[in-house]
Amino acid sequence: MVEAIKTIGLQRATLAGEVRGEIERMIVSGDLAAGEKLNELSLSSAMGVSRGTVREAIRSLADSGLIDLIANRGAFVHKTTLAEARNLYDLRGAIFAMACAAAARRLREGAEPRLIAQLDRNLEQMRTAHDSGDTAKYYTLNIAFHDMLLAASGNPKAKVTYDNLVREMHQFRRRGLSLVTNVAQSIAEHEAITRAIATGDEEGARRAALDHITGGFARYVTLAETQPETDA
Amino acid sequence: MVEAIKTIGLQRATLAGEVRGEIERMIVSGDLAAGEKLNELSLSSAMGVSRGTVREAIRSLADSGLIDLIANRGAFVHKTTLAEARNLYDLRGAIFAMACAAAARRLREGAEPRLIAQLDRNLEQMRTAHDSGDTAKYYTLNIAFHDMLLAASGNPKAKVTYDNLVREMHQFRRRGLSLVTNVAQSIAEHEAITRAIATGDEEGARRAALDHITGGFARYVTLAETQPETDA
DNA sequence: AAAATGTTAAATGTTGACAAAATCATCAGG
DNA sequence: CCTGATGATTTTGTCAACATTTAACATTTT
Repeated sequence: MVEAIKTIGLQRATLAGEVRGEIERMIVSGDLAAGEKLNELSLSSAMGVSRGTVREAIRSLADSGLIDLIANRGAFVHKTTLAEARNLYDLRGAIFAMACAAAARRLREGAEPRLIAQLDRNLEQMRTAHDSGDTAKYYTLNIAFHDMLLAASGNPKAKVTYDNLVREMHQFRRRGLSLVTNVAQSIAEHEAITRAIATGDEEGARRAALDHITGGFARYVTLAETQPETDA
Repeated sequence: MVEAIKTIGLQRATLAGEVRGEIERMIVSGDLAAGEKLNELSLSSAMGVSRGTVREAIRSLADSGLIDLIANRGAFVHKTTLAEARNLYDLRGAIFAMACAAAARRLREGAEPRLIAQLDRNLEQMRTAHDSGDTAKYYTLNIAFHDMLLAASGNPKAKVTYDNLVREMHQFRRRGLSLVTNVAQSIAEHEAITRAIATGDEEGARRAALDHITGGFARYVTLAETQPETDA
């Protein structure tokens, strides 16, 4: 059982780190449902490690927002409400907009000479994926697009914070994913962001990025309301 | 020794929670210097708890950005560089701007009827503190002003994230604090933010808030460069 | 003398056991 | 049938001991 864990190999340094990665994966993938309780003993015996190690992994995961810790009661998979999701989107939009503005500034200062070429290449691949109806590919490219900009912002902390927020929205991700609403619209927005950055227009990039995120959420909510899911 | 800890009483639920709060306090106050190593055994004997409890406290603190964890080497107080501080300011500004825009929207929607009165009262007290040269009072009011807006945004997650960022800047805070650069300017910017929110102007509030934060950092850097400190 | 190697001390990683709290099942009383 | 007390069981909180890794020092070699 232990070997099985080792093969995953995300956080190889310590056992607790591996367990942390495994629990994280279980939550994001949905193996552990929202609201479900994390039993230290069950997890430890299932993974073949001691309870203390599982406990340490859970503690290190608590602050990420994926887990709620209640004293003397245990750890629970955080259940994200629609109101919270809206808040997460607002935050995510704010950070992404800041990153795009920073990327525009850095481009103007010559710090990211190959950025525009990379973004254009991503856009081209997106159009291809869209034309062939390859939603999985579009999904991957979409994440890559956002990651490139976060990286180009030169703000590692922003990327970590952004990734945490995105990870926390996994429940809605799993739902919204299947119903990719408007790929063409999304691509057009990506183009607007790219153009603003290419010209070094900080404010334009900020605005375009903000519109992209908040618009995306609005589109999702509209669809979620028309086709509600089983789990609240 | 244990009783002394209990009197602090921030996280009363569990021992590890108390220890966590105590360590956090030591870091922010500067009792534990930047870059310093956290020895589990020393801390546990000093606080009269077991090593495992200290270890759990450290782990739960690691993701907050205050502590760097290196496998098999230990925990170290994170040393924030000037470049990182700039990144933290950018992030903080983005979140604060988002919060102010959200506050303006919510005010327009009638969700925060008493907000403007509270902000105006804070501004009035600030002017008084400024006139009498009471910097300590100004500092408290300044934090309160920002907290009010984060609260009025209706986004608890934003407040948590914001507070984490602010806490991570404690090193620069201790320096910059003494040299409060331009209180009058700061008050004027607060007034601009308040006015924009009062009229329900989301974009104006966002812009004013952003200018306030980034401007504050620019002012600080200018001063920091002219009078460098002992610790890097 | 400087670099490489072997040895020892100290710190972290991990575990199992005990103590305290919460949950659950049972049952008396209304 | 419901309500609430009571004890058993489960689960979390805390601790002390063992295992492993790292860091420091002494020794050897060039």
